[in-house]
Amino acid sequence: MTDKKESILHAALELFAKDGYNATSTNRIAKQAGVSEGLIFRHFGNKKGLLEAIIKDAEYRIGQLLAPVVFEDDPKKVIRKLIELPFSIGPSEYDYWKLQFKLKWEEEYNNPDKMKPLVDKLAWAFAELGYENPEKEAVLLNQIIDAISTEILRDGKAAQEPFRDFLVGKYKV
Amino acid sequence: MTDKKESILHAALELFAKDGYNATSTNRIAKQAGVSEGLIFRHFGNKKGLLEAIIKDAEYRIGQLLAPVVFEDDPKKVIRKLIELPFSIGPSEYDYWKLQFKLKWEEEYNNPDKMKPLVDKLAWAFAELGYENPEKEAVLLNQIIDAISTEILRDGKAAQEPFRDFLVGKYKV
Amino acid sequence: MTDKKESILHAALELFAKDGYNATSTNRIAKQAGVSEGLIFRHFGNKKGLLEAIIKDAEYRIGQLLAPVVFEDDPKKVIRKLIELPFSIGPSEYDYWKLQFKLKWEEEYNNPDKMKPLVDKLAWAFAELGYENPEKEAVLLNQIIDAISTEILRDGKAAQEPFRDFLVGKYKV
Amino acid sequence: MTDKKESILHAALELFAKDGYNATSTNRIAKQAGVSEGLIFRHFGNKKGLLEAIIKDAEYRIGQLLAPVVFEDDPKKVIRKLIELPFSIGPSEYDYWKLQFKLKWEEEYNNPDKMKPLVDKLAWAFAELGYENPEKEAVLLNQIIDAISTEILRDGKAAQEPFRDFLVGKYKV
DNA sequence: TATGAATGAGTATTCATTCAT
DNA sequence: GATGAATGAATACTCATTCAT
Repeated sequence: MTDKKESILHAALELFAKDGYNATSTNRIAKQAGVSEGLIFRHFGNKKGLLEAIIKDAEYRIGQLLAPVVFEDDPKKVIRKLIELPFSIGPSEYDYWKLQFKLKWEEEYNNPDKMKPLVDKLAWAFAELGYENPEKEAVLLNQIIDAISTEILRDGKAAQEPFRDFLVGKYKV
Repeated sequence: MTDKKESILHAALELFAKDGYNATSTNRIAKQAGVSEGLIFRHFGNKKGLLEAIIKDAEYRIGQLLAPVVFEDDPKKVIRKLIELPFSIGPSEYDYWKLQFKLKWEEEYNNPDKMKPLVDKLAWAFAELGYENPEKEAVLLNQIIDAISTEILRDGKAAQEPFRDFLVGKYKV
Repeated sequence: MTDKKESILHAALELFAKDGYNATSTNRIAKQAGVSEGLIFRHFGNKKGLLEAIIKDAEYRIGQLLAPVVFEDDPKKVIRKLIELPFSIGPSEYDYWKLQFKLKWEEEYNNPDKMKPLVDKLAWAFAELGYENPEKEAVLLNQIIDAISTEILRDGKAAQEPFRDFLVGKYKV
Repeated sequence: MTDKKESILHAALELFAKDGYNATSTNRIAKQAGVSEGLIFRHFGNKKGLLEAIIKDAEYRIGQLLAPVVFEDDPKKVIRKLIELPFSIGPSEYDYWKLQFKLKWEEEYNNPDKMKPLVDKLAWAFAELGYENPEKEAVLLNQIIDAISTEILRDGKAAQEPFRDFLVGKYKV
């Protein structure tokens, strides 16, 4: 991947995450990337193509992030690692996640199955630990983590720190 | 309020909720409302003014919806009523809520204090019931309800029904 | 003439003089006059009609202003009175004159014959005083007065005062 | 400068001069220039930017025109050349001058210092020739030339021709 | 690969004007 | 006489996209 292609991706990610896909013009992307507007279309065909390239990229990164949880064999550690996950995201990854959350509300890009492997693993962990409704517990915890991540992306980690220990305690992991 | 003014509000709510603020043109709003485009600007000054009118409207409705929870005196019932809340939203209200959730990600319109009275009430209820960390429990439950509401707005109530009883059981309310 | 009709005329004169005819919307005129926009059209038919009403008004006032010069019988006094004319305009009349000068450049409203009687009188005065080319002298002085008026309207009388005496001396009147 | 950019400038100059800035729509400019409307904004940012580009152009041309007067060393010739100036403007320059005169009445674009070097030179010439009030004579002659130019732009040179000789005689140059 | 000129459809907004009340 | 709701055409300007170089 050329330098210029990468700066387009980078600029677009930042702007899409901050202002949303529709509110970001290809003109602004080109300017921020220090590139001619035409080049965007040479590399990605059209604006949607650019978004999709970013999404693919994001999915890969999210997969990387989830791997340590999904491939963990100790049920308690599965839960604990998930709880700690949102606190381990580096600021350089924030934009990926922000965009991810914004796109949840664009029907076309909402992909609810993306989290399936994680929820399955969680359900397995809860089952191992003897919970009565492992599937529901899994969905619930996943949602909680989702909400905490949302808050972190909006206001930073500090305000959410207490919840880490609280959850660790609650689930005794 | 004149008929036409109301049909503008109605059409805009529907389109903003479905496609987002930026992706909805005043032209489409006018067409859907059966009204000249100019009238939108006579009544609301500009597109943002229209959005703000809708938001004000939505805030009032949300207040109405939360009232029965906030003014409940029995702690168990506070929790139970909140859990049942997302299932009691009529489809006619869906658009208000969808818009609400979409706007959460627009810095300008995100108002985190809107839910404060509810979370306070919840904290009070958990305290009354002898929970160890009532404030955190309150935030947590609020987030869970938020997440369930999100799912309902996206895929309908059916898929979420089981969680109602699950939560009622979990919190023993 | 009703109060409201007059406040429309007054507001329109002020705005036309300041910003020009095209750059002044009927909306702004109505607001400044404290009147509904519709009333402008009831009274004057359309925007042009309003302008024409003002022009008629202005022509009458200009006639009034020129009368003492045109009906003066002493040739020296004719010239002297004309030289002093631009300095005798009250600030309340400025807008009429500003508009007048702006309209000079709108083909439709440029009426070169408006000044004919004055120039004729001047020519007569110069002839009486034995000038060689009375008609040309008349046109010239008229142009000079025009230019001085222009400056006064733009920057006030003070800067032009010296020219009064200079001209009085030059023409020995 | 590309061809299309130049045809925009040319069309805009013509229309601004004829109908005024406000009364000329970008749509009409584009049509007259045989160019898409968007191109105007690509090249000049906005309508005002287009006007300013034209003004800059005009200022340069006016400077060129005045140079022979300002750099003349014989005082009589300075005056004579100025008197002859308005008659030497080619019709291809008319639009620049018309626009110039129209803009005098737009506060934002009125630049009274533009003529300062010329008036200074004139004052010098009158001083050399022993006039009593050289500065005032300079301003006066400048205003007369201004007025004659105005007439020429409105009705053509023919009607003003006699004034050339009249002035040459009057000033004995 | 990369640019930058160019476009045509679309955008929010303004405008003069009409009309029922 | 006076209002204010309503309109449709026009306005300045933006957008994603194309294309010759």
